[in-house]
Amino acid sequence: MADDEYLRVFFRKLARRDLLSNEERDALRAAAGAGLVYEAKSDLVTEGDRPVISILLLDGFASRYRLLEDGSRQITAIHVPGDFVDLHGFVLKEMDHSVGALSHCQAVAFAHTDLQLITETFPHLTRLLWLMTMIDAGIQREWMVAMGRRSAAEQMARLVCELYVRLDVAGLIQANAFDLPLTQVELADALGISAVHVNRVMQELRAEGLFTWEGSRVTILHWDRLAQRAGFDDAYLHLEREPR
Amino acid sequence: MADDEYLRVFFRKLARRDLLSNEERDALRAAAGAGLVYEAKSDLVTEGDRPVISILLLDGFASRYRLLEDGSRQITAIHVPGDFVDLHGFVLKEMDHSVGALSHCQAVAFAHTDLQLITETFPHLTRLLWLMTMIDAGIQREWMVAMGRRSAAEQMARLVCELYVRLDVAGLIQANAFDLPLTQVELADALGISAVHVNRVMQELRAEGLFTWEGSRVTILHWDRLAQRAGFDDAYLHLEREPR
DNA sequence: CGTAGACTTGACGGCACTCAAACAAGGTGG
DNA sequence: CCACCTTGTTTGAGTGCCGTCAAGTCTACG
Repeated sequence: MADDEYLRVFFRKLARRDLLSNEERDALRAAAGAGLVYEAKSDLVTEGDRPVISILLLDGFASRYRLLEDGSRQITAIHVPGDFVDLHGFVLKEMDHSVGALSHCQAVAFAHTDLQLITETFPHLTRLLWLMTMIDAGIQREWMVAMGRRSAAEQMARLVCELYVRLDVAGLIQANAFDLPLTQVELADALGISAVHVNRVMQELRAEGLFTWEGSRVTILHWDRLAQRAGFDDAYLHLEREPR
Repeated sequence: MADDEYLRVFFRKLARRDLLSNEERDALRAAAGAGLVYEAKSDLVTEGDRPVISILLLDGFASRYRLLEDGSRQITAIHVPGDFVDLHGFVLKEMDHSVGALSHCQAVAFAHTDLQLITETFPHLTRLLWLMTMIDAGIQREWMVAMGRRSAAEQMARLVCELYVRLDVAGLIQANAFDLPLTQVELADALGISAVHVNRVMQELRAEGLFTWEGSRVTILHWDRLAQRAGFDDAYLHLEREPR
């Protein structure tokens, strides 16, 4: 039906990596359950939960995070539309971290029983779902490399590059610009630095004129120079379409 | 055969998380291919490779790492016996990072064609393999949290705790002690700090008397206090045995 | 027009970095 | 059997990135 196309952004993401058959699309449509809406700052899933559904983000931004005893927070992933934000729960069973909405979010639920059915009926589709979680893991590795071995400025520029490419896959880039509803405090928690330092580094990057970030609108001015500044290479996003 | 039991440590790791049927064990035995041996400092897989096998580590230690343009290195994971060090390659196809031997290593190869057969024949076993990669991803998240929000001392203590538990699953703890063939330079690359600082922090922890680290032998003296010092909680290792 | 949230700025301190050299221990060859 | 080399660990000095604390500005909103 016309309505089915709310999965478009997800199909687009999968099809970017491999052929997605009509049967597989149908299986996903059949497994898609209730629509979900979350307001900014609310949790989609909370550490310790044992979810019976997995959530596919359709619109808005979400973060994967953990809170420490001293109240500090580390964001370990930022999710964009088309991301399956907690396929983890399907195999892990118990959540070892939380997923929160960075903005108003729309999502769709996939019951674990239906996902299990997919794993028992559609091996290739299962591998693609597995692939999605492995690409997420690759993104995490890249964040780690940046946290451990790059300067705060490079790290921040790198994040902008990454989100640009991922949002492009989701079809959310218009004229080299995209929405990114992240406060400097949230950015700090994602980069593993302090909010004050985020502010200073942001000014430094602004002065370099590679991109602008006004309100929640990011505009890339010089992609090549930005990517170079950030030491960014999109290989880890595995954008090649090939048999998996 | 008697020889089959070289997969024991892997079976042990899987069975710790869910029931592993005899059919599944047989399927894994059938898929296990050539034995592999690597000397310390050699690569099991190199960034950019398109492997046609995946490697299960049977003995020794390996690291997952990326090299940057300026020659610096970030280790993103440390693998112990029983870890499938590059199941990644099976779904990602092209490696976006390298895996190197930290010590002399023995491993066994699983052809991707055989793994593909498993995904098409053993859905439950497939979910378990997927689970192994998701636990690795959870470990990565925990490393990120430590890198971003903990002090170098906590981070180092945390790594010792994690390896203690993971090696225990592999059956490699004797009398609260285990081998850990990591130089301070390698430790530095894993923690995202400098080698000089590793040395100083190590002395600090030594003075606290929570564990000893002599040569490549680590001995835990006070587990509870060490875990507390490190802010360590093993929930993210998902050690509960339950239907997946 | 007052308040809340986000951003910005300044002062100051410390954790961690770099550079450089010394020390320890195992391995090798003459 | 002992210089000598290599690899790893340790130490010192000097520096700087980045953290904390604290206050001030700006904007949106009721």
